Amino acid sequence: MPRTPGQRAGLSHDAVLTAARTVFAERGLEGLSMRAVAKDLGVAPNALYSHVADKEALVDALLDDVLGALDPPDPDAEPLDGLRGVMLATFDLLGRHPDLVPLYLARQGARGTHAQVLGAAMTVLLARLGIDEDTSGRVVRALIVSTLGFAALATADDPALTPAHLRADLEATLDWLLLGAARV
Amino acid sequence: MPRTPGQRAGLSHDAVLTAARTVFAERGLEGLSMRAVAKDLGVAPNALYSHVADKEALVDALLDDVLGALDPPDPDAEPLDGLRGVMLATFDLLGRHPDLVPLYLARQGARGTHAQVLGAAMTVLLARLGIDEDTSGRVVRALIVSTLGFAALATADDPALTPAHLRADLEATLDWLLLGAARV
DNA sequence: TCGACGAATTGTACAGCGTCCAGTAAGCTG
DNA sequence: CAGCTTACTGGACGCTGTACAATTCGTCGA
Repeated sequence: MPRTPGQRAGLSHDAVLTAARTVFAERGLEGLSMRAVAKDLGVAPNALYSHVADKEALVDALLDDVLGALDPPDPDAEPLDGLRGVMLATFDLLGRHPDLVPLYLARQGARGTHAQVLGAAMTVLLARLGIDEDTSGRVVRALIVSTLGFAALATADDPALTPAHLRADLEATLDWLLLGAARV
Repeated sequence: MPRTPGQRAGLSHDAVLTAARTVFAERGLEGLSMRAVAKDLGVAPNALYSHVADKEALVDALLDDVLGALDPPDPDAEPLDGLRGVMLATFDLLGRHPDLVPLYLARQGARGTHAQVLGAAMTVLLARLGIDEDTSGRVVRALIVSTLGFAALATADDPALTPAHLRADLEATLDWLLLGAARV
C-alpha cells in the first residue's frame, strides 16, 4: 500500500525495532537492510530515519533487545552459581542467534538498558564474592569476553568442537576466572 | 596512467596484498575497498579479481599477513613462558592494529599459513605441559579467544581500562587457563 | 472553527560498494 | 607465424546507507 507523502503509517521506534527483528529472523544479518525493514513496514526506506538515528543505532537496539530474553541473576543466589548461570544462559542464547555473535564481539557486549541491568546484577554478585568495585568492572568484561569468544567458536561448525563441549569448556573457564579474581 | 585494454600492469597476489596493506595503513579498515586498492595500484577495480577471489579472501590474506610479524615460540622454551609469550605478543600486535581486532574475532583467529605455524608451535608446548592431543586444540582456541577478547577491550578507550592493566589481566587469565587445563 | 505549526512520510537522488560481463591486447608456446 | 592463455579494460548491474526538498497529516492555540 503506497502512501502519498505526509500520510502517517504510525511508525515508532518500537515498531521499527520489531520489524528489524522480523527481517533478521527471516533473512539473517545479511538480509537486514534499511530497505528490507522499511518494506516489511510498507514504508519508504527513509521513513525509518524519523525514528532511528542510524542503521548502527538500529542494530544496537536489536542487540539489546535480544538480550532481553535473559533473566538477570537473583542477587541472593550463591554468587558463583548466579554468575555461571547468566553467562551460560548467554552462551545458549547466542547459540540461537549465531549471526549476532560477531556484532556483540565487535561491541564487546552491548550498551543498552538490558545489558546494563545484567551488568549491575553481576556486579552485586561479584561484590558478595569479595571483589572490590574497582576490579569488578573488568571481571565482568573478562567473563563476557570469554562467553562471547566461546560462543563464536561454537558458531564455527567444526565437528570436533561441539557446542556441548565448548559449553563445558566455558564453564571451566568461568570458574577459573572467578576463583582467580576472588582470591587476589 | 590509464592503460589500454590488455596491457599488463604486472600485478600479482603479493602486489595486491601489499597494496591492501598500504591502503589499510593509510585509511583504516573503513577505507579498505577494492576500488581503493585498485587505485593504489593504478589499475581498474576488477583487475584485482585476476589475483584474488574475493574481498573476503583478500582480507583473510591481510589478516594472516599481519600475523607474520609474530615469532613462533621456541619449542624448547619453558612451556608456560613460551605460551604466555606468544599470546602477550599477539595482544601487543593487535594493540597496534585495533581495526583488525573485530575481524580476527569474527573469524576466531585466522586460518592462513602464519596462523597454522603459530598453532603448531603452541601445540608442541602444550604437549610438553602434559596436555593430550585431543584437548590441546581447544586449549589453543581458549587462549586465542581470551587474547582477542582482551585486545578488543583494549581498543575501547575507557580510561579506567588501560591497555597495560588489561595486559596484566590477560596474563593472569592465561595462567589460570593453562594451569587449569594442565591439571585435568 | 479556523489557521498555523511541527512531525511524519514521500519521491528522488547521490555516492559508494562488490562484482560480473564482454572485449582487447600482450605474452608464451608450438 | 598461429593460437591459446592470461591480464587488463570500460561499462554496467544491483545493491547499500542516507541526505534533500516537497507534501500532507494530526494537533493545538486563538
